[in-house]
Amino acid sequence: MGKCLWFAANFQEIIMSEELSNNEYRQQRIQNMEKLEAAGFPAFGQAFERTARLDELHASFEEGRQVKACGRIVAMRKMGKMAFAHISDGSDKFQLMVKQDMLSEDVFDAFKLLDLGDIIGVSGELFVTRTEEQTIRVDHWTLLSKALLPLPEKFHGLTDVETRYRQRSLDLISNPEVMDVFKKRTQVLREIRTFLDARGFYEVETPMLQQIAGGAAAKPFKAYYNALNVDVYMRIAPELYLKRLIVGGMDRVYEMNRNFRNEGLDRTHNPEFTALEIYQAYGDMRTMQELIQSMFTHLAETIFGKLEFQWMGNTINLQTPWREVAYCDLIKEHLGNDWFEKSMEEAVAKAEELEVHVERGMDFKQVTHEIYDKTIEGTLIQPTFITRLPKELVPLANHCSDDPEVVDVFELIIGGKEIAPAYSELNNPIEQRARFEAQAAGDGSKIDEDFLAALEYGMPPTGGMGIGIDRLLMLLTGSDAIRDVILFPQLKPRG
RNA sequence: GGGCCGGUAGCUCAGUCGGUAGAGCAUUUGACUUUUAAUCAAAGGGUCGCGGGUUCGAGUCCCGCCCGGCUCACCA
Repeated sequence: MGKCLWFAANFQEIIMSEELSNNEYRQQRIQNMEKLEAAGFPAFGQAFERTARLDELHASFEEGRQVKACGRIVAMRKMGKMAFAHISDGSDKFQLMVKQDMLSEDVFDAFKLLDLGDIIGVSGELFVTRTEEQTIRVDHWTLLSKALLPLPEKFHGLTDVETRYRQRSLDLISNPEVMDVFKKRTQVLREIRTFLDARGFYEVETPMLQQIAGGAAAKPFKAYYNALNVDVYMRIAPELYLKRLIVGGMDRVYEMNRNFRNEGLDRTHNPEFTALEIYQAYGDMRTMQELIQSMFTHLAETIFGKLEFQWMGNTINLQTPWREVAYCDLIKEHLGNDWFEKSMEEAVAKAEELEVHVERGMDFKQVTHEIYDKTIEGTLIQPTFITRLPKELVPLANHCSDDPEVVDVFELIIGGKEIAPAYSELNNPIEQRARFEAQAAGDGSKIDEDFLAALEYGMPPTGGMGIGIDRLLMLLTGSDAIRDVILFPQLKPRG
């Protein structure tokens, strides 16, 4: 008892120095905590061995069975000499019935001191109430953790978007559908690994801190490594390292992890995002085409039990085979069969008619691509592979065997968004060096010589693909914002 | 970066023409042994995002700033 008071007095002192101490609700809860401790219920308990998770308890329900369960109190209905409560453990909710005559009067009174949000463990017998709800008739309970701050309101929950992102804990507690999205995310990631492993791919980890941020055209985040006295960059892509592994003979590899790009934030961009890159030696773009169709339909059927998804106001059907169209044919389809015979002036006039902004100095192909980007891509709702892109648009891919002006790649578009590009990878080291040099524009420090040296030992023909996992999850979970599939999205510091 | 919208009690939201700051849930007190958005009675709870200005008086009007959402642009 003396120890208890000492603890309480010190605790008060500590918290009084914080802004939170002004919170009336928090002070009431601390008072309740002290009363509970005085009644023999320490506020922060030890590990609790439960019979089962609450969802499992519902699934294996058996009237009369003695069980132990635990969770956070999310609802409480007190009535004189009995009370009903619901606890939740993130898997499900379960109702508790607590009656004074099942416990001693003191223990029952202490139960009524519990606050919404407190985490408790109980033991008791399973039964079904008059209203046919599966319930535990509590014979013992213990406090596992006191909640000092109140939870969001029970009915409307937490809806304030900013608070949801900034305090994801609260979002998960009060919005089961948010919990469900992130559980699905975990399942999808695991199933991707299972799928690829079954096809003989090795999952690997390549550097996130790179001295040359290569493999994509994007601005990197910069950091400084004290021990080596060098600048390092957070990777923008793992591509050049995965290809080194292909050279090394690890001929089916993938990496699913974070990339970092120093760009703006919007509904479909977060500066750190999860990408899956896959490389298969002796394959090509066609290999990847088969792989992604099999993988997406497998994920959809295994985890979601369907092939149709609602996303951004459209119904998307993943039934294979997906449409394939050559870039050039797609352009003709939308802009007319004679498009590629048009003059520069006619092309610019068409762009203006379509309210597409074109810069001075753009050539015909760039104007065409600008029109594609702004007016055509967004109309491709059902999964579509766009193939045979002009080589100028994709500098790191192999050209098609029947036409050196176009490259052997696809862009997979779903719901009007780019989901995955795949290439028949460039394996000619001389050509690769020439393209790097053009890209680096004279700055030799940006050329990854180690990668080029690896290529010089010979890389087999290889199919490669990159999949934006966050966007895939948006599609599969029907989320319109990337922030709804990333647990802790980037936000501005609070002002 | 531009435009539009928003920030009021722990949460969800009202707040009219510039005139004492409101409701529901939650909280506190009391009643209640099958409730489930429990019910009934009563009570307490506010840096109206922040800072200026106009005014006798500002949640409300004006200016600046912060944070968020949508959207356009940029970037890719």
